[in-house]
Amino acid sequence: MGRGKIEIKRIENATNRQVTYSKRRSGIMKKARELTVLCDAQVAIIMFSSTGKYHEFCSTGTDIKGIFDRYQQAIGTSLWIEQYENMQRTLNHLKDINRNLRTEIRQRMGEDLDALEFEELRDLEQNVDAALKEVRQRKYHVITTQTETYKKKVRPFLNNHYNLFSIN
Amino acid sequence: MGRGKIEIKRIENATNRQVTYSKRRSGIMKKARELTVLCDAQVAIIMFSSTGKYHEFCSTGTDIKGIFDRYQQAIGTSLWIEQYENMQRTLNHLKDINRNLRTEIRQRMGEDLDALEFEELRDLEQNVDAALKEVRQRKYHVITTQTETYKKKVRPFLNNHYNLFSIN
DNA sequence: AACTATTTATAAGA
DNA sequence: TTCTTATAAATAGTT
Repeated sequence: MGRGKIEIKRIENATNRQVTYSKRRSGIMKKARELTVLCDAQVAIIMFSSTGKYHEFCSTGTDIKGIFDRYQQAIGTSLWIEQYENMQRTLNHLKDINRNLRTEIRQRMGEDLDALEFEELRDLEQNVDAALKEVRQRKYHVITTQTETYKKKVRPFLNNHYNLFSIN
Repeated sequence: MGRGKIEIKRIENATNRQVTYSKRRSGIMKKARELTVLCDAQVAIIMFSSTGKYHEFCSTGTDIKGIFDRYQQAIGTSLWIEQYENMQRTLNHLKDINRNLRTEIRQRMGEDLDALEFEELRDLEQNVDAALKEVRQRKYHVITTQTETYKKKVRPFLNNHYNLFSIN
């Protein structure tokens, strides 16, 4: 479609090749834009010229990553998506554990006991009672041997501080 | 380029839209193929029709993933790596919180008290003591009002069960 | 799917 | 490079 017909094979003249690349590239981009509008389609195009310069096209309302993610789901198997979903699962699992740990702490603080049966309350009582004895024993040990060294130790937080670590 | 000129806007007739999509899609794919041959370029195209069907084009000698990897390098920042690292950070944060929650539980059980100072032990003692009173009160309440309904309630785990939820 | 009147893209030239 | 234009190619509407 020009002054003469050309054969579809590599253009050896570098300048010519670059000019043709530029012209045809804009042609394809225009066609892609028209396709997205006319047909309500999503299109992503990435091009690298022989000189290494890159150009892209992406239909409005999404981005290259969005389309590629969708593509990965479409073809089913994908290293990236797979890895991503694996992490998502681990994340949710951790959040579950977290919730359970918080529940246990609240119960050990004497809160949220409504859901517990008698047997569980009895076990909890015994457990907390034993813990109290341990803490008292330790306290008396410390009070009789306290030194400056103890005071400088790095130590974990206590008493409700876990509320500071909430995750959205 | 047809019997009539058309406006570039969404084709409302679904059948027509699908036909135009099909025709123009093959047109773009052909152009892309010609561009890669004529100009020695690398091109990747992903399309989704409005009905969700996908089509792709990729220049020979590489694949979609290869071109997207190159694209990521070209624009400097990796779209997927970024997301991955974000998740990794969230994951590590959750693990930290988890560790702290476990520590708090162990301390409420009277374990790992070595790192605590006297003041902390005193606070812990008071807290556990208060919790014990709450649990006892609840236990006595339950023992005097226990019904079948209570027994059927779903209830959270207790007493060291958090050990089951360890994460690598 | 084919056909074809037209529009559009573009190769070569300026 | 950018513009021009003769011509090839794509495609809208039709069958």
